[in-house]
Amino acid sequence: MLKAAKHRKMISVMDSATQILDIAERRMRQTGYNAVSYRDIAAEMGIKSASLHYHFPKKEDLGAALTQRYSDNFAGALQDIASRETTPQARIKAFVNIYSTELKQRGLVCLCAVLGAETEGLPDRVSGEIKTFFDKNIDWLTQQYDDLGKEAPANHAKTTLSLLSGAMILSASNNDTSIFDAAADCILGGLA
Amino acid sequence: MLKAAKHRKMISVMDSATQILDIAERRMRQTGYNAVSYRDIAAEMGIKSASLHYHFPKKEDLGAALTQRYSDNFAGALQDIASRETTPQARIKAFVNIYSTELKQRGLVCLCAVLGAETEGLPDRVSGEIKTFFDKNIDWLTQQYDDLGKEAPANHAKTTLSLLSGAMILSASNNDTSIFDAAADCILGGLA
DNA sequence: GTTAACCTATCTAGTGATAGGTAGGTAGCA
DNA sequence: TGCTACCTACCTATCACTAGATAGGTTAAC
Repeated sequence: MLKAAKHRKMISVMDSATQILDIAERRMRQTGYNAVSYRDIAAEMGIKSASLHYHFPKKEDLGAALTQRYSDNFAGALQDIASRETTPQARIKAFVNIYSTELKQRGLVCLCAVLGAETEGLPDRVSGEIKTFFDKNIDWLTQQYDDLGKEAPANHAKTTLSLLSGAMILSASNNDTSIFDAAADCILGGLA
Repeated sequence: MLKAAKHRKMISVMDSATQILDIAERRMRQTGYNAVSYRDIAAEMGIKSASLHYHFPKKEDLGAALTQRYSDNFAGALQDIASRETTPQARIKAFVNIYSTELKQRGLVCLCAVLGAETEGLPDRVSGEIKTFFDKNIDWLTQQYDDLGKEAPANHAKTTLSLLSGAMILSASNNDTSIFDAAADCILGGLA
């Protein structure tokens, strides 16, 4: 191997574990947990499925790492929003915008919304992470609706997250983003 | 076999195809399409998995029959509501109540909401049925919101269906019906 | 009324494909 | 030398699915 190629590999080729997580995440967000196989992921990467087990010994490990990473990234995004935006209105708008961008630019539904639909068929560690994700989001939104002076802010939070999750699923399923737009308008309209 | 037993069998023992559909429906609403196997269904029925193929040659056939039956039953329920209830408010309330009863009394999420989350991994005939289900529901709700004199009734319909679907998934996933209740209150509150 | 033909719903016993997972080896790097 | 990240080669379990047989019921011809 040439030195330049080596160098390129060292600094710019994505870490395998990250690449596995990226592929698994995209596929699971399209088809759910059980439709994704080690073989498919490995084929897309150009390696053997046995090699995946070096990084994630069991599928459960992959699922747990995936949902944890997703949840952590999301929590980071919420922190960013909170430090960037000063009003609860702007924060909620930015929250909606995360989902909107994912759906419209990447065609992807929220990982936890998809996996949440098949919760009872998932390993406990995975379904546990999903619950945590929902809880964290509801807590964050509750804070925003509280700052906004809404009565029963937790109910607003639950409704907002449910609406966004459902709208992503229906939009993706019907290949019709107007469903998501209607939901987003409803949420943003309620801030006025 | 005694005549009485024969008679009982003829009139009261459930048809196998129906029983298969019932079991498959319940399981798919809990775990999604791909997590349900012919072996599991057959085991629950006390017969061999090969026998299922007599009734539904391919899993795709079972999936299509299932979603079609679900969609037809739902359409029937919507007709019942329309003939029983005279105001759009009462009709929407009855609509919400269908989902509420399923979730709280049977612990089940809407079949199409669950399968909608894994659309891209489903046979085309199945995903097609799901789209049809969502379309029919949105049309029916649009009519109600139109009768109610709402502006952009289709947007209200899309929002209502998204919210209910998402709320069922989050409620089931987090084992917390307060999420669904918040969603239902939001919809019913908007009718005032 | 008997018999032959057919239908229904299940069985046994398999198929090939694929699932997740393992054991042991190896090339390249620190 | 030990570690990383992969490989080959395999395993067992399970998947959807099929072929062929069978027991029992129904229909219809004689």
